[in-house]
Amino acid sequence: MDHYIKADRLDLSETLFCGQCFRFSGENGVYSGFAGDKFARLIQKEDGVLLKDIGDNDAPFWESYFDAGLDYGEVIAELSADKIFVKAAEGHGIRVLRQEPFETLISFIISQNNNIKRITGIISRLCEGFGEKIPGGCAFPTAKRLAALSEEELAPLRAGFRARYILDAARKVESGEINLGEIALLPAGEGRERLKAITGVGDKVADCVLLFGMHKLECVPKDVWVKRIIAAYYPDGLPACMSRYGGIAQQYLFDYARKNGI
DNA sequence: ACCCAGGGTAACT
DNA sequence: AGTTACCATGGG
Repeated sequence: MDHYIKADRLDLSETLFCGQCFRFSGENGVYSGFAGDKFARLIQKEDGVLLKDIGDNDAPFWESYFDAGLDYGEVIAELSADKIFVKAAEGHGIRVLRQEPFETLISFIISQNNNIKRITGIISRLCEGFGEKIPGGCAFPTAKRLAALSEEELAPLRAGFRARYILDAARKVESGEINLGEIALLPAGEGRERLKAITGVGDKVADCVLLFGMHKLECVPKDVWVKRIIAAYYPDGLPACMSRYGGIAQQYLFDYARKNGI
């Protein structure tokens, strides 16, 4: 079936390729890709997105994925008390997606000291190798499946030193030592500390999981680009208008810094 | 050959 | 508590 999602500030190219998710491809308004165990083809429209041939019961999933219920007009208005944000956001349409926690965790473990092109490749090989076959391709692997693997079996991914981090994360999730559903309900600070019990998860990766996988919109992952932005423009810290939606602001600032080479 | 990439760990002061 | 070398791999 097809399904239309109406949402403002939703530029698919910017939203899908800004480094928050790694399983989509396409150009010129036509895209396709995966979220969790679901596949979709997406067409950019003026005030939203047209989903093509999705599962009969998957419309609510994709509505949630693009966080269609959140009015970005209000979000952008609140953040626009800051003039640097206004400059970074004008003419752009990035929405912070509601991704699955485990997929987000593994994806951002892979992201460390890595570039987006290679991250995409490693995740693609991970899904092709160990994800369940679904219409359109392969689902993201389950924790159960990954937890049973050895480092040698992950070698084809060419993930380097991150292979053992992937296994540690999958095993702690599978054993219940890390309960992502529970962590999602905690205040961000407590959730961050729990996530850091996983080898290979520090402040930045934990914040990415909290923001992109648990929708903690106040979390601001401090990657090299955001650190440069803060050093250059916010030496005294981020402004108060970013306390609620700092994570969304961060995504615009990250994109701005990256494109302008700050 | 050298440097960097949406960092983290371990081993130092 | 705050630095620093090192970690695999691939592209510039």
